[in-house]
Amino acid sequence: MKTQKPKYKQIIDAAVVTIAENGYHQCQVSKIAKQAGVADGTIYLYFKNKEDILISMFREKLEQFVESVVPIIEGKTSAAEKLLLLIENHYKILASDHHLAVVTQLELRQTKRDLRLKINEILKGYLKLVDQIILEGIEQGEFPDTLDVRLARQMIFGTIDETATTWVMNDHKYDLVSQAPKIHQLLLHGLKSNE
Amino acid sequence: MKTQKPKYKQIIDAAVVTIAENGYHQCQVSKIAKQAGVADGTIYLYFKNKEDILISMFREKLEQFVESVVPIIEGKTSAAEKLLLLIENHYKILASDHHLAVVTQLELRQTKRDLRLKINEILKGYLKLVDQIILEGIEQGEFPDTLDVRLARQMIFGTIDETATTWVMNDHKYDLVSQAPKIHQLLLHGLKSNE
Amino acid sequence: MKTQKPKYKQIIDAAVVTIAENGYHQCQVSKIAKQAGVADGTIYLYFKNKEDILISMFREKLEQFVESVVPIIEGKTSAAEKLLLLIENHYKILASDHHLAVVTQLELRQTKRDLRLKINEILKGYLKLVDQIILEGIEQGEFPDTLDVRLARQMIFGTIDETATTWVMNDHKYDLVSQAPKIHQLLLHGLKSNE
Amino acid sequence: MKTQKPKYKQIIDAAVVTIAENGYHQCQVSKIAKQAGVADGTIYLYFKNKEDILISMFREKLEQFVESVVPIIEGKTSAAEKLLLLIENHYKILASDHHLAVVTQLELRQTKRDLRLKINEILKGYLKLVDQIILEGIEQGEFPDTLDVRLARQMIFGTIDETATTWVMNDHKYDLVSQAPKIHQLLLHGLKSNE
DNA sequence: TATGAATGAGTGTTCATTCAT
DNA sequence: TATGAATGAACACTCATTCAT
Repeated sequence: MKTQKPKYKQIIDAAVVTIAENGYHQCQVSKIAKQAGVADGTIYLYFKNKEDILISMFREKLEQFVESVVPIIEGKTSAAEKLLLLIENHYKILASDHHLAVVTQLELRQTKRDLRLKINEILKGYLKLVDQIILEGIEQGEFPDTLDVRLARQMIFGTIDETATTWVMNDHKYDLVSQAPKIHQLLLHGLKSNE
Repeated sequence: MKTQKPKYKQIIDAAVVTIAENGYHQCQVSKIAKQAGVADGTIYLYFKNKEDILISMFREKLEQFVESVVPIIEGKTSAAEKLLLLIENHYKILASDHHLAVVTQLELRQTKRDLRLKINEILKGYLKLVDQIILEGIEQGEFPDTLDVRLARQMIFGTIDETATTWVMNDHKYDLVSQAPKIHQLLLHGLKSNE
Repeated sequence: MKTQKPKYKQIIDAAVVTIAENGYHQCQVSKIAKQAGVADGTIYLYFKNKEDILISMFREKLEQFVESVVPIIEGKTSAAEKLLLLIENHYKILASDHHLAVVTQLELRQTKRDLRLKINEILKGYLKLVDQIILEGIEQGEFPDTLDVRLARQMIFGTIDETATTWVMNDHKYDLVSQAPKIHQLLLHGLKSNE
Repeated sequence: MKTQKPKYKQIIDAAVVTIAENGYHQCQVSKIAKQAGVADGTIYLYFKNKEDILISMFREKLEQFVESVVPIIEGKTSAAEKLLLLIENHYKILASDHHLAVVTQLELRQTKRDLRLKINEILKGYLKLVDQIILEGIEQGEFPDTLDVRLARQMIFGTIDETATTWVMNDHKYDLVSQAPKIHQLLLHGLKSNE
């Protein structure tokens, strides 16, 4: 029941739904408040301002994701396997919560430059995971030690992000998760993979 | 001289500068008009509304880019070489016009969903180029015929876009163009390229 | 004291004064707000838009008038007497509130066709009163049963309206109420009345 | 053919049509110019400003009406007969030009107070006619010499105006001209006419 | 904690009018 | 005379945030 959740979470959940359904620019604070079942003013007891709701929401969801993925990855020995699990779980989260997918892939980006910087800061928690996998791959000889870690990370994240965004733009009309192995194959072996 | 340019171009150029320097949401129509050296009302003789300036600007710049890249690519025989030239020229355009880079990588994305759809429509002109290169690569046996063209395109575009955005977010503080060969190598051979 | 009145009435009263003094087209919402002693935005907590202030004001004033006239008329037996009281009280209202007179006779008419239709709808509450008096007059044999009720109503309303408008146009510089008996006489017996 | 008319008339005719079809507030000068087949700027060679088109149009039409009615009335001996002819011809003009009817009964009134005063000034040409008829009626003993000419005129004009406006508001859906005798009867003998 | 009425800064767009040609 | 591209003033309305209760 809504009223049993702490209001902080309650408001964040309301924000995800409201932003996804209305779009960021059509999502007034009063709409979030209504959806959360609280008064407008109450929002400001838990968040500094409207942007803070967004930031907090993204932090919350991203930390949650990282925390859930780390144990899944931990036991695996190869970097390749870890990467596959990362991609798969990333896709799974989005596929399991279409509202969240719309918000992170589309609406969150419609924000001012300074907010984008804060979002990037939070995103580092995710990118560190990617970096760790890459570095492990290099250490264990799976990846060449001449690999540019930053560029590799950008290719991995850019590809995952672009595939996710395209999927959302197409109204989630195909299965995202089942594409993970093919994306994984492409990232590991490139376009010339089968030669 | 500004006053010799046709007003349409003059306003688009002013919009690029003004949006880059102020951010999309802080860029009032009157600021663009001032920068263009015309009256506010004059804007509306050439553009339907504020969004139309943005759309038109992106269309103009993208068509210009495609037109300039096509002849460069045309003569080359391998898809790999064509891809390298595409990446390099993409980076060169952004590196040669920092204002434009900021606008396309950051500010253009801060727009409502319906505007994003129009932008995507325009972007198809670019994505077709990518698809052509991929298809040629398959035909000529450079790429496996099992290659998923859509996913390959998403990896290529996602990677180029992410690297460009990161570069802009870091205030263009390193050389983007010189990274093209490494990105090209990553896309062709993947993370495991040197194994 | 202004602050004791409910804001709705407060804003309507401010609108009457502000519109009368500035004219409808020179009467910005901010002027009404200032006159009412509230913020611009507060207006929109009570009214849908600027036109809605006008509509609401007219509805409020007309209903108020009808409610005040009905008990005055009720006891009287002859339709003629009722008509006289209607005219007299109509004039009295206008004479007692010159601002209201200016607004209803002049400014209210400067509005778009669709607003005029809404105003006419409200006016029906008044015209029904007139119709009732006419019908009663016919029933009781005071007026011929061949009387065209609609035309009679139009003559009565048209005459009252024209006399009121002329009086306002002449800056209320003569006594309107004292003309009621003569107008009443004209309406009952026509131009040839004394023959 | 339009191009053979002098531009002055051409523009006035265009204004009547354009205002009637779009409403006064939706009738931009450029629309009138287009309808008249001239450039926007040309309007200002013939009229001081937009209001001047309206004023001139009303003056033109009213003078034309008065000129056409005077000879019709002239020969008649009784004031009553003259009044009937005035009403009939007034209605006929409106019935023969629905555009003009809409403009004079509805759109012309949506103007600022100062324009209304100018319109009233022009209207005096018509009201003089009414006054002459009334005075003649008094002189010839048709009407009592105690008749208040100003009030009588207001009743006559108010009634004609109200019936015309109602007819326009009802989209000219019944025959206006055929009502003239009944209105005439009402004005001469009042509500109690048949007693 | 919680409320929600009140605030007031901020801007895209229209269109009557001008004037160089 | 005639043109029509250019002008720029003017304004209703929204909504994030506050604060008295």
